Amino acid sequence: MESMSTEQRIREAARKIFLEKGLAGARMQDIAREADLNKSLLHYYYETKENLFLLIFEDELDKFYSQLQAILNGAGSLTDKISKLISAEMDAHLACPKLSLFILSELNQETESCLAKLRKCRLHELFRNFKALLEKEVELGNVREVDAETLFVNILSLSTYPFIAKPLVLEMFDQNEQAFESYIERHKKATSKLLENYLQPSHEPGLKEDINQLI
Amino acid sequence: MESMSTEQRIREAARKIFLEKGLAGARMQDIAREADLNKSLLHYYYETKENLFLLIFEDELDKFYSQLQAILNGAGSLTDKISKLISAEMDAHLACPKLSLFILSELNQETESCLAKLRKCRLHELFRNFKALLEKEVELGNVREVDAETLFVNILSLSTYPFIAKPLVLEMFDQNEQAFESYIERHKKATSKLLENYLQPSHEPGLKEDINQLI
DNA sequence: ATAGGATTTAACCAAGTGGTTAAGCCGCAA
DNA sequence: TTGCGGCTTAACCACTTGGTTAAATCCTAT
Repeated sequence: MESMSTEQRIREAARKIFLEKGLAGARMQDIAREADLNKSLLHYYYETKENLFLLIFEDELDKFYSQLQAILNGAGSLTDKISKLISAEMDAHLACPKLSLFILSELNQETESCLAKLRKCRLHELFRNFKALLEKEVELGNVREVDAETLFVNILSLSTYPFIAKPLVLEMFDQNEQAFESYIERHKKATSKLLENYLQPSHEPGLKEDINQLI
Repeated sequence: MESMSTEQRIREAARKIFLEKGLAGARMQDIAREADLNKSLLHYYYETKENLFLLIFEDELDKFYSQLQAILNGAGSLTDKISKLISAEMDAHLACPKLSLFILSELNQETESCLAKLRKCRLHELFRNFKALLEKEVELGNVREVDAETLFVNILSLSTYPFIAKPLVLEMFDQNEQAFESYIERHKKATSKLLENYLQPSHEPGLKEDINQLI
């Protein structure tokens, strides 16, 4: 903690407070207290609240989507990549459960500055990559023909929602922090299987085996 | 508009503003303007901001989860109910896309007052109903053996996330309002199929038909 | 006509907010 | 030792916010 530069300490503190309370709910005073320094120094380094916020927002947005990008551009089959995506996303969320809700909440305010940061992520390209990958696999017959848009959103849904809805999940299943983590582990496996199952071309592989057994 | 009682007008206005900006971001002045009356009258009817907010919050929470309850307690097979759940939830979200994000954002603040309202929804019972239903169908062999917790959360995920992430979806697929709605229609069908597929007991039904064709 | 509740106006308050300023302290390098 | 940049302190400012008050007006049922 004390080893960090002041700039870094401020950013960490701001990150924590903004993720907890959002832009509107966060107080500069809280950030100063969290970073264990005073308001004056905050403004000395990062002039305004908006300024500091946009820095954090862009950072988190980037961190999150560049991870997706990396996995999609990496090696492996489509189904491998999807499993990896889910696993990586859920691990990221386990480490920082408030991340997604933070990003989506602020995006929902539809302030031009946030939307601009979003555009810089080139999600459009990211999805185009995914779609190309999917279509290739469909052509090869490795994967059933499915709607790329829906599939991609569903991958994000399944790996993101449990964290966005964490208080709800805790209440619904009467869980504590520990039970939640073990739930997430189950969820990870079940979700991979759900999508794998969905992508299986017809039921032929299973069918052939069963027929062999019958004969 | 003008036909509504003042109380009602205030509640509608408050609902709109709170859903847009959340508790921290909403201003009493904005609510007054939206309801086309003055701040004094706001406080005359609903003493404090917190007060008004909790009323709205409870209302929306209730409306949303009582709908789920009704479908689960209604007639039909499990798979029917799941399709109905998805369809109903997504229709509700189409009519009011900010609802889920609003509820989840405020729950995430973990203020005791919001959590208390959540507890009143008896989600625990709602889930118990669902689990009992599922287990009965599994016993009858109509449905594959799956984890109830995961399935339930996934149903919520798939029908909720596209709206929570609407700005992201719009950006990713380069859509406008109209394209989004048509996307949602596709999403609705694909999601129903995804879950139906997942719940199918092994691949036996399909298998039998295919074997009949082979013989 | 009039009494009583609904509504408006406008002034006001205290607390909190983001942000500024300036004087001074501290540690370190020249 | 001196000087300088990082840092603190504390006072301060303008503005916003939730909330109050009191007088004035409007509407309507009796």
